[in-house]
Amino acid sequence: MRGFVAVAGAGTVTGAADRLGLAPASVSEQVRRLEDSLGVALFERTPQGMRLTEPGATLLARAQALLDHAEEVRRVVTGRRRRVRIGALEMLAAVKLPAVIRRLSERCPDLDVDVRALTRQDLLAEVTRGGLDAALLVDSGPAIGGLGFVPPPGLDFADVDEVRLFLVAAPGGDRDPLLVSAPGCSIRLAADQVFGAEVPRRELTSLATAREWTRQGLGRALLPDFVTEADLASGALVPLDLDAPVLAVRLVWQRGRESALRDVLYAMSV
Amino acid sequence: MRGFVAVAGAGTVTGAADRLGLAPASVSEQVRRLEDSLGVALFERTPQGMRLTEPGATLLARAQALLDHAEEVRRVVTGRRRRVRIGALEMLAAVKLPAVIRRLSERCPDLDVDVRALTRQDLLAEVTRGGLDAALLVDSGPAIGGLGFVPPPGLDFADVDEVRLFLVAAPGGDRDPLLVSAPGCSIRLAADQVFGAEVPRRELTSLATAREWTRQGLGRALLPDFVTEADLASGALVPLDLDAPVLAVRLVWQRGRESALRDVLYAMSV
DNA sequence: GGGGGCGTTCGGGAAAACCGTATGCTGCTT
DNA sequence: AAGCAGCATACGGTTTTCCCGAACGCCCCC
Repeated sequence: MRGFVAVAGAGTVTGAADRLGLAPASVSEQVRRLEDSLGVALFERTPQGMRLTEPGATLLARAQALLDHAEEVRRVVTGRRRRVRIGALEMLAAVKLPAVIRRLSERCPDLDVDVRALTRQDLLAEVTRGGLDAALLVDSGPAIGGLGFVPPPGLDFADVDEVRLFLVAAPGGDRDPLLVSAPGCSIRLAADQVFGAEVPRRELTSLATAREWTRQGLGRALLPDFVTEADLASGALVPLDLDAPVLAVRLVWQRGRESALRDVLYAMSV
Repeated sequence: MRGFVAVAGAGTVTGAADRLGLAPASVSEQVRRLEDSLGVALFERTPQGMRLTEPGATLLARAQALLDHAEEVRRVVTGRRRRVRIGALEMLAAVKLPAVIRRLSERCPDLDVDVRALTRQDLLAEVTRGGLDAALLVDSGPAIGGLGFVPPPGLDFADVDEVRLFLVAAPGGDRDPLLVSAPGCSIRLAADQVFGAEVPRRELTSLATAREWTRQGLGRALLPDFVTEADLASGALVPLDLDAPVLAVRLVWQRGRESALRDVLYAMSV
């Protein structure tokens, strides 16, 4: 069963065997045995790897929940505490997570929450691999990856908040260049989408640096609301006219694992 | 896992081994292995058998649901139809079940329903053994077995309807003896509770016979509403004064298996 | 005090899980 | 065109699991 899930996740028997710490031959046999037991072909064998058949996809969606169910029963009987591992972008971990964690600890005192700050693509990779139960990131559009780094399928999401972007500059400061953070940063991806490649820009190491440079009048920057709020109110920064997109704060998890994340989803959506 | 459930159900390793078609040694090893794996004692070993510990009871309540979940996944992936096995007392199968079956087939066209008519004690035994998913019987009181044949614990129930009892006789016919059906019949058990052992009685083979004899003036009988309705309306039988108890039409199932019976419970409670 | 119920331990045999290797396949590279 | 890399899988071996029958210790009751 776990072998099947690993193969479906990795797309290849070899990759699944690596994750499970088994030999490829063993994993292959596990899958064959499961298919024999069910009397249904779960994968289509291609030279590039294993692709799920339609019944295979049906099983995958339910297998996650079944494994979670079994693990939950083990946990309750042994009396161990629950533990969820949440990842988030650094800036979201700092700004958005504390309220969620507080709600979770109030509602579920028996729940331990691990938080890790990772980059956008590491978050999606870890959720896919199962190293994280859920990840909080910034995205746009009707599907995961509107801002880039589209992950392999099998992930589901819910938008729990939104982030408004403001194009800002210091009053009397320079308008150019466009100050952007490092590639891979979600806000940087949004800036790339809004301005294209033709605008003069200077790449900095982080969003905090971009904000600081902007305040010192070294250019303009596209910054999220929670970073610019204070400066806009005090007049340290002024908004420039721009129809900037509204981004979503998006919680991402493996499809079918909702039951294990019920409390997290609830705490997020309040 | 199934070994554990069987032992919990049978109360003894030997009995569980019989049900599973295994040697007692094998079942004993299964339980020991599960306990090792969980790091928790699931049973208290007594000279009379195995009694669940508190974590064991916790597991049992969830194990049923987990096994049902696994079976449900198998069923969905293989595309087989759902199947529930319902047992009922003969008289209830005839009178109360048709409406339920019709509602079930309308709401769940993918559901096959098997119906078996059994005696009161066979119903409870089969549900406990797992040979039936649920049973419909007549009972009274706040727990299963108010009418007798208290089963081993682990069953849960819901009252879905009620049955009123009338003490009836033919107009101008004899009042004595009390005509009762065979021992084991639920209505007979109710009659025993109401009248005690001191009343002159004649034992007949079935409820239908008791009704017929009563109509022919050979005595009085305690009969359920759905049997006497027509005769009372037509005057073929008249009610005698008696504060007869109201019995419950009771659906009984193994505790923890509610998820597998969701649709049945719903069709019953409408 | 012995018989019958119980669960467990023991040794052995069958089955399953897993491994390392070898093989056939495809797509890409040289 | 030949070779190589990546893939899934068939094969033979070893380790672990599963199951059995028999034997043992325990308790209760006759």
